[in-house]
This record gives sequence, C-alpha cells and structure tokens, in this order.
Amino acid sequence: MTPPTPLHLSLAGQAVDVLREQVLTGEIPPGSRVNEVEVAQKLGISRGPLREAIRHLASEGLLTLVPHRGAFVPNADADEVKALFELRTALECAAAELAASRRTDVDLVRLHEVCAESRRNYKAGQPFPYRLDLAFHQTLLDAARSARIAEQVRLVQQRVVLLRSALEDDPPHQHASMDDHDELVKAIEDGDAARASIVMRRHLSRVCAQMLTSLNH
Amino acid sequence: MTPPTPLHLSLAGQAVDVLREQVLTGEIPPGSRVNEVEVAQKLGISRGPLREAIRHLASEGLLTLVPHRGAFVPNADADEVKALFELRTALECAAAELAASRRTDVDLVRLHEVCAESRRNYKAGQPFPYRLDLAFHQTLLDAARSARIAEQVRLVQQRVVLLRSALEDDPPHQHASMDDHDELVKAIEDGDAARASIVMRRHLSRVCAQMLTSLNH
DNA sequence: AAACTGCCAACTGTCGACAGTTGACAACAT
DNA sequence: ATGTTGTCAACTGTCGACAGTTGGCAGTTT
Repeated sequence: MTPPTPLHLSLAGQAVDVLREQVLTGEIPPGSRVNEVEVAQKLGISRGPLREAIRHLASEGLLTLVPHRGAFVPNADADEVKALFELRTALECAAAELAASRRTDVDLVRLHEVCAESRRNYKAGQPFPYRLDLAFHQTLLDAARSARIAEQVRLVQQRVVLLRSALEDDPPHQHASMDDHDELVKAIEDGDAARASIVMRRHLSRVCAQMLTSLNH
Repeated sequence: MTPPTPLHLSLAGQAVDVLREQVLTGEIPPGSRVNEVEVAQKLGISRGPLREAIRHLASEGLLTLVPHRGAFVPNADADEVKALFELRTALECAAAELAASRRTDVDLVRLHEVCAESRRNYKAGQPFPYRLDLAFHQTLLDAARSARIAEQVRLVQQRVVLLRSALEDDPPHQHASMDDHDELVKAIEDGDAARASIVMRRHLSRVCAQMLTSLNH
C-alpha cells in the first residue's frame, strides 16, 4: 500500500528494525545465513534496501559479513564473551562514575524504583527478569548523561543479548546481581565515583563469569 | 580494467577507503554534502556500492545522514568534542589499565622507542608531529591486547582527526603531552594499572581542553 | 516591497536484471 | 574405496532506470 514508504521511515530503516528483532529473539538463530532474495521477498522489499539493512546490522555487530558468502548471525564464543565484557566494563564503569557526579534526585528515585521492583519480583518467587536488569542499566546510563557512551553500551548490550541464550536463571547469581545494583545506587547517591566504578566492575565481572560457566554447560 | 573487482576488495570497500581518506584529509570539507551521482561517476562506480560506502562511513561517524537530503561531513562543535572525549577517556583509560597488566617486554621497547623519537623531533626544533602522537596511542593499544577496545578507539580517533583542524601547534601543550606519554610508559612498565588510568585521564583531559580553546580561536 | 503559491530541477529511495564468484555434487581416474 | 577434476546451481556484487520527495525560484497577490 506504501510504494516507497513516503512518510517517517525508509524501507531500509524498517528492514533494520524487523531484522534486528528477528536476530535478537533468535527467530533467525545464531549460525544461520541471511538469504538476500528470500528475506527480501518475505519483507516485500527489494534487495537494495535489504542490503543496506544487513550492512547496518553488521556495523552493530549483530551480523558478520563474509565476502561472496553472505551475512551470518554470529555464534556464542568464550573469547567473544570475554572481549565483549572488557569493552562493556570500560564503558559502564565510566558511566557509573559519571552518574555518581551528575545524577539528579529524579535519577535516584528512578534507580531506587527499579531496584525495589526487582526485589518485589524476587520475593514473589518469580525469577529476576532480564527485562529489569536491562532497565536498571539503562536508568543508570540516563543518569550518566552521556548520549555517546549510552549508545555504545546499547550496541554492546545487544551483542550480549544475542548470546544470552546461555544465561541460565541461577537464583544465587540473581541475588548477587540485585545486591550489586543496590550497592551501585548507594555509591551513586553518595556521589562516590570511585566506588561506583569499582562496584560496577565487580558486578560485570560476576555476570561475565556466570555467562562463561553457562557456556560450558 | 576490473569490471566488478574480481579479487581482494569489493567496489564498496574501495569506495570506503577512498572516501574516508578524502573526508579525513579535508578534501571533502566539513559541512559539505556528498552528491551520490557525482561522486559515483568520479570513482567510476555505480550508486549502489557508493551508497553502501556512505552508510558505512556514517556508521563510523564520519558522515551524518539526512533523509532525502543526503550525507554531510559533520562540523566541529564544542559539545561534540566534550562528548567525544568522554568516550575516548573511558576507552583509553581502560586500555591503559589493561596495558599495565598485560604488556610484554617487546611492548615496552616499542613504547620507549616512540617516546624517544618524539623527543628527538622536538629537540630538533621540529613540532611534535601528530603522527607520533597517534603512533604512541596505537602502540599502547597494541599492548592492551583488546582488539575490540582498540577498534572502538580507532573510530573515536577518526572523529577527533576530523575536527583536528582546530588543533594549533602549541609548544607548551606538546611538551606536556610528551611528559604525559613518558609518565604513562613508566606506570605501564611498573604494572601500575591504577596510575596508568589516572595519567591517561589527565592526559586526555589536557588534550580535550587544548582542542576546546583552539575551537574558540 | 513583502508574503504567499505553484511549479520545477536535482537528488535520494527503490526496483529489476545481469555478471562474477563460491561451494557442492557428480563423473572420472587411481 | 578414495582422491581429483569438471560442471553447475545458488547467491552475492553491480549496474542502469524509474518513482517520490525536497528545496528553491518565478510569478502572483496584497
């Protein structure tokens, strides 16, 4: 009905959103190839916009390009996890420091709220949903007020989600994570940048270790 | 003579290299628009590969895309510089810490060599070439052995180069930079990650301030 | 003269088709 | 049976052309 999508978003842009969703949800499983003609037909668009979408996702790290072979969804890999968390630690520790020095009272309210909801869920017997973990880190990034760092973290987070299939719901780990979050909020509340950085590093180190053990079954 | 570039690199890949060079050298000045048909003809390729190259450079931050208007070379901007250095600081401080704990003796030799060459140039009356500054930071990144962080730093560095036109050759600043470099090497040599991070932060803070004052003429 | 309206050229977004490469399968030789 | 070689289908890389949008300019109105 919309020949070249006149308003709001190009076909390539829409394709990016659809593909990203399909990759992150595992609808397109890791290791599988993205056939250009097939997917283009499925999306009802031409190969041109689809190619641009594929390249875009590749630049985000959600696809790996092989010349003359096509685009593949990258597989989980221990070294990959380590390298990814090295980068994530660098970025989020810096974000934690910035948040400690820039946070407003509104930021604090939001951080406390996310932590409280996590506790409620946990005590209700439900597992600590990954959704709330993401929300916490996102709220912290908002408090850091560095759009550029936030954007980079988002890209890394995406890649973590991509191989998160290995993340088992381990209650002790979840409890430790919530404690870390609380401690982070406290450091940020006190404006203690150094401590916020240290706690964030320990937190991410724990999460990374958890993912690595999950990878080894 | 090479219709579809049979070996080694696609037309889009070549276009990326050529365009990146032209943007970084200022051959395509900041603020100017990249006309697809014009540039495509100049490069002797079609619009398809050129578009992919443009999108790729946009993902690197060297071009900004405006829907239905085209691609522009971004202009220098004080807020941009600050945000950029926030990110760069996060990454390079982490790299400095990693370098301090992972460096080999070979890494140390290389770092000392770059510093020594900087000193030689400086004492010979020549200005501290930006080339050697880049070489130092690159060598440090190699010592950190984190390909992913190194890649991110490369992207940020590129953007800094893009607006480096404002960087005047200020002798006191150059001297301070060389001192910072020496101090960094010392901390890395001692395996003192905390100190390496602190020195790097101070160094980048200085460079950032220098660029900001240069921007205000 | 200033503001508004309608047209127009230039450019981007998109499409379908062709050319070149890759990996695999089949036929053959050893 | 195993290794080698030739052939081929499938897919990516590339191209030229068409459609839609944007910003500007000329003509008109007040």
